[in-house]
Parts: sequence; structure tokens; C-alpha cells
Amino acid sequence: MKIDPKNPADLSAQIAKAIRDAIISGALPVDERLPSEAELADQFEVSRPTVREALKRLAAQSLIRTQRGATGGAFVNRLKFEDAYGQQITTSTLLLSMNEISFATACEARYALERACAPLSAKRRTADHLATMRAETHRQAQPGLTDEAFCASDVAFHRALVDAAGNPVLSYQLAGAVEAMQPLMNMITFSARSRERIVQMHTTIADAIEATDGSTADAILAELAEYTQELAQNVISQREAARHTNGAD
Amino acid sequence: MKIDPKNPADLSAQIAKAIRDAIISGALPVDERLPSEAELADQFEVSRPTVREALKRLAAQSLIRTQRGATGGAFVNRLKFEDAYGQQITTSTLLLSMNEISFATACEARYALERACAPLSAKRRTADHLATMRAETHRQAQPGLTDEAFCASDVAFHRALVDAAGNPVLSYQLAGAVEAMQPLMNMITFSARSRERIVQMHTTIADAIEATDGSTADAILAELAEYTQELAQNVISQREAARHTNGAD
DNA sequence: GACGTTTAATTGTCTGACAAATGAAAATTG
DNA sequence: CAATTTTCATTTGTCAGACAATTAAACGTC
Repeated sequence: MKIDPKNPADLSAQIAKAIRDAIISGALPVDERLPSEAELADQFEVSRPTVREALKRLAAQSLIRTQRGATGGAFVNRLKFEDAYGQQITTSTLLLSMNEISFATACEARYALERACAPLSAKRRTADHLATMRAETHRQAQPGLTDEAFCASDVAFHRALVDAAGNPVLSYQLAGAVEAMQPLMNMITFSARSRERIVQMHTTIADAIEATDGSTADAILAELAEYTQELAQNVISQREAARHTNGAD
Repeated sequence: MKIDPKNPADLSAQIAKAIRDAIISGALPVDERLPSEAELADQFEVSRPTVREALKRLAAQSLIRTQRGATGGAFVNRLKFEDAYGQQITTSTLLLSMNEISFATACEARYALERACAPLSAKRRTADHLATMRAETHRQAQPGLTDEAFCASDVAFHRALVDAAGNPVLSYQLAGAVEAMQPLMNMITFSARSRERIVQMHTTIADAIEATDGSTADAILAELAEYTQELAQNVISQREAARHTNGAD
């Protein structure tokens, strides 16, 4: 665990990297207590504020947690799936909003990943997952639901579908893809007719999952992917048209 | 952009959250310069070191970049895919190593996701992707290759397969799953016979992708998933046996 | 032995300071 | 006047020392 003292410009980043590498390599096991900030400052021959900046970098990645008090200090954190979810969603959301990712690209990725889950979900779904899917489907059928609420329920439905696969790694990977799509989905205005069709597809998917029929679920998901693209395309076309008539740039 | 001054224990975390929310919401556009550390300290009514800790948290997530000098400061960073890759791989690797994720679970997730790419890769693969897949397959056939080198080439092959789908969101999502598996894969010792079989499957997959035959690629990937599980199972069984004969715990 | 008190260790924050980098403005020079 | 050099102000990076808040262990008291 060494740093390069020749370059006194990136000290806190170097220290963070040194500790991070030690954690990743397993040299620092979970729940191991790091030396106190003062000791680290001595070891690396830097000041305490510099050490603190390094520790904050690691804390931002949930790699360590800190505790005050006599037996306190910084501890190697067991990275929980829920912590990772949050980071993944933040990162995915920013990637999509900052990199001119088209709706089509994001949508394709989301449904491709989701379809990968379908066979597993059909095999392993529990009553709980099915209940969530049914409940969300019912909610989506209620009149007077705002578009945002409809989207949120849509996300909940699809998360239940993914979680039904019973594979936490898949759930983690897909949390980002599904949740990050939500801001994009919120741009779509769902007419009563389109909602009806979506609810019908959700019902069919839930039926298929209940009947452990993965291939039907997969097929409907493919159809849903196409329909979602179609809806988005309509919104985009309408905006284009409005832009031309208004004469705005 | 406000913080709660009543709780003077988490100031830097609160400030980081306030700025992060502003970035995610779009209130702070890309390349926008944040106020200087001194100004932020005034705004939030905290000291400069506290502001700095908050900024370091954001820098660790690649949300901002900093520059010294007269016109320097902290700028909202356009999150690049490559930056996101790195974070995703780090997070995925730690999740797998810290949470007692079984090889079976990780392997299932990886191949499920990869199979989601297969139809798209078959449709869109370029000569470049095919060349990479062929080159890596040839490398894997060379005798005298270490297990680590074989695994690395395996990862390169599968990344080319994923990239061939031409969807950066998919590539990003899968980078984590594929790369994070590598430490687990490295535990497997590949016999000459098993390598031969894997190379053969890779060749068949490359052939299918070249022939834009997504379903064959999918089928072979399923077979490869099963075979990988089988190899891993053998390693685990052998270790169990060795443990019993040695009498170690 | 149970319970309250003290104490030491540790993080969180503050103040003030200096060094290094960097671009802009000012001064100099042809 | 134009080009170049110098100076300077701004900003981040780091340091030193200090105090407050928190926490658990050690201690003393009943």
C-alpha cells in the first residue's frame, strides 16, 4: 500500500486508490478496521485532511463506512446489493441523459435484458412475485392515473418480473436499466387506449409466468418492446411537427 | 440546493447530495462550472475542508472534474461510458466477492445477459467484431497458454460478441457481468480436452454470428453456459474431496 | 454485582495559512 | 502597433493545529 510522493498534486486520489486496491485484492477483508486517520496520515506522510478526502472518496463508493467514538474508525464495508442498486441507477441515469442515448437504444437494451430473465422467472416465480405483478397491473387499469404514476407502476411490474428470476446478480444488473429508463418513459403520454393495450400485455405476461410458460412471456415482452418504441416514435414525431409549425429552432 | 444545518454530523454528505441532485435533475448542465470552494463554503455556511470532502465524493463518482488555476474550479463532468465501465466492474467484482454469490448464480446471470445480445449481434456484427472473435478463438487454441491467459482471451471473445450488438447500453451493462466473473473463472483449471471443446463452441458461435444466425448462437451459448457450470462443479467437487482426505477443516 | 461517572480514542468540523498551477492583464520590447 | 515577456490575481491542493461530538471501555460507588 504505497503512494508516489513525487507527484504532490493527486495525493488524496493516490491514497484512495491504494486503499481501494487493497480492498479489491482482499488484503483488507470485510469489516476490517482501517488504521485511524492520524495513523494513516503518518503512514502516507500526509496531513489528516488529505487522508480524510481519500476516505470520503471511498465512502462515496460504499467501500468503507465510518463510525465515531472510542472504538470507531473506518471499516471495510460489505457491499450490499441495495447500495449497489443506488449507484447503478445514478450512473445509468446520467449516462442516458448526458450521452444522447436515443430512446430506441435504451429501450432495446432494457427489453433485451428483461427477456433474458423471462425463462428463469417463469421457472422460479413465487406467489409473492405474482401478487406484485397482479397488483401493479390492476393499478395501471385504474382511470385517472397520472402518466408518472402509470410509469412508476410499470417499473414496479417489471422489477417484480426481474426479481422473480431469483438471481440477485440479474436483479442488480437490471435495476439500472429499468429505473434509468423511467425519466425517458415519463416523456410519453399514455392514452387510454394505449394503457389498455399495455395492461392487457402485462396480464398476459403474468399469466404466462404463472403457467411457467417462459416462451410466451418472452414473445409478449418482444411485442411490448415494439409497442413502446412505437409510442415513443409518435411522441417524437408530434414534437417534430409542433416544432415546425411553431417555427422554433 | 439546501442542506439541513440542524444535523452537523453529515455536512459533507449532505452537500454532496445537494450538488448531485442538482446535476441529476439537470439544473447543473454538463461543463457548467460550480462556484469556487470558497463560495460554496459561504453558501452552505461551512468551512472549505468540508466543501472539499463533498467535492471529493462527487469526483469519486466521476460526476465532476476539477482544474487548478485562475479559470479553474469544479466542472460538471460528462459521464463517459469508459468511466462508467470502470465503476461498474469494480462494483460488480466486489459484490460477487463479498456476498457469497455462488459460481452458479453469477454464471447463470452472465450467460442469460449474453444470450440477450446474441440476436442483435448476429444482425449487426461488423467485420471488426468478427475478426476479434476469430483472433481470440485462435489464441485460445494455442498450446502452452496459461489458464489466466485463456480466461483473459475468453473475456475478450465474449466482449467482442457483446459489442457486436452495437448497443452501448448493453455493452456497459454486460461489461460488469463479464469482467467481474473473471476472478471466479480463474479458479477453473482448463484441461486440454475442455479447452478444445470451448474453442469449438466459440468457433461455432463466430460462424453463427457471421451467418447472421442468432438462434444458433443462442443455442451454443446455452450449451457453453451448461458446460462452464459443469467444469466449475468438477473443481468444487475435487476440492471437497481433497479437503476430506487431508482432514483440513 | 449493578449502576453511574470519568476518560481516552476517534471522527467531524473549523480556522488560517502556504504552495502550485493557470490564465489574464500589464508591462516591455522590437 | 504587434509580439513577447512579466506580473498578478484566482483557484485548487495541501498542511498544521485546534475544538466539539460521539462512543465504548475503564473506573469508582453503592
